[in-house]
Amino acid sequence: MKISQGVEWGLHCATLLALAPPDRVVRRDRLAAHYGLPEAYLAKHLQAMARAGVLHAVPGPRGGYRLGREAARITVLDVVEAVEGSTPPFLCQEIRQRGTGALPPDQCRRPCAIHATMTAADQAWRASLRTVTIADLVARLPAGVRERNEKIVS
Amino acid sequence: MKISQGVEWGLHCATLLALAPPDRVVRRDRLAAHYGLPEAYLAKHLQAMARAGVLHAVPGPRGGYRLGREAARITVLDVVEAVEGSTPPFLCQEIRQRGTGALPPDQCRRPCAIHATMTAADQAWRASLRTVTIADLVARLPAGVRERNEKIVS
DNA sequence: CCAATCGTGGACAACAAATATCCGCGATAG
DNA sequence: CTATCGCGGATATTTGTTGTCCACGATTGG
Repeated sequence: MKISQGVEWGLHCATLLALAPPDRVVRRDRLAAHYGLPEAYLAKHLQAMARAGVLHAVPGPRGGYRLGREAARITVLDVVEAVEGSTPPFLCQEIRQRGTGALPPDQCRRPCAIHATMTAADQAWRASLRTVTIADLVARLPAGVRERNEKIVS
Repeated sequence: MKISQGVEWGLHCATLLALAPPDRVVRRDRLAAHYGLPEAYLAKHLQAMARAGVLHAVPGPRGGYRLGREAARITVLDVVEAVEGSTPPFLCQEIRQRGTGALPPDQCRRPCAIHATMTAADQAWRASLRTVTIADLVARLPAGVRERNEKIVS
């Protein structure tokens, strides 16, 4: 089980964009250079975030990205789901219905206890990520770092 | 982000083994056939669980597997970590220290807020999985299924 | 209107991880 | 001593992640 690095990239970029003035956009190559990331691949994640409404993309000369809504209304979970997709990490294969011990389908109306347990854990994980917003991430930046990055994106 | 199917296999097998009389072992091919799983690959996961102490393996004729300790003292998290390993799902790449916006190492003593958020969510996930034991999974089996499987492994 | 800029999205390649199989080894019961 | 059964290393196969490239559309400024 592994979380793609695109999540980290997306969260750092969103945090940086949150420091820009409201209508200011930041070019993709700026974002990539700022964190030393491959621009073409970062583009994929930024596009996914834009499709999810987390970011807003502006085409044409003077184009770039800005946040899709206020930083306080974008949760970390929003970014994670935008980048990773929202398919649940545990996919029940229903092996209780296979093999020599297979159960008849009518005994399998409810999800098995294993499935339920994994789902509950996943919901706990998501709930935890939902409690933190991009605004919170900004607030937790060291003051010096915040000022410095603010200057860069303005 | 995806949880390997070996976790599901391991949990179902552990639940089945919990139904066997205390000193009874179940052969690997029985477990595989019961759930319709590829025996050679299932073996990998069972071995990992045995190494972690979740299962106990008995070699030789009349050999097989039994639980490594009482079902009430094996949590779902134990099985998940035995099968998946315990490397955290989020690996911080410290991109704040790379690129044109790189921060000096002395500004990066503490993990960044993103790292902390992902770690907290991971701990919530683990805590949730720790609240459920193999004994709980057995208790949640429909009565008919429990009796039937008990007969099979005794 | 034209040309340069910039994001979009599809195709594609390289690489890593999960999935799956096989076989020789050691342990052990009978 | 031999047949059984788990162990673990070597090795394919498939899938997913990571990363690149390019033709396209939108937009700005001359």
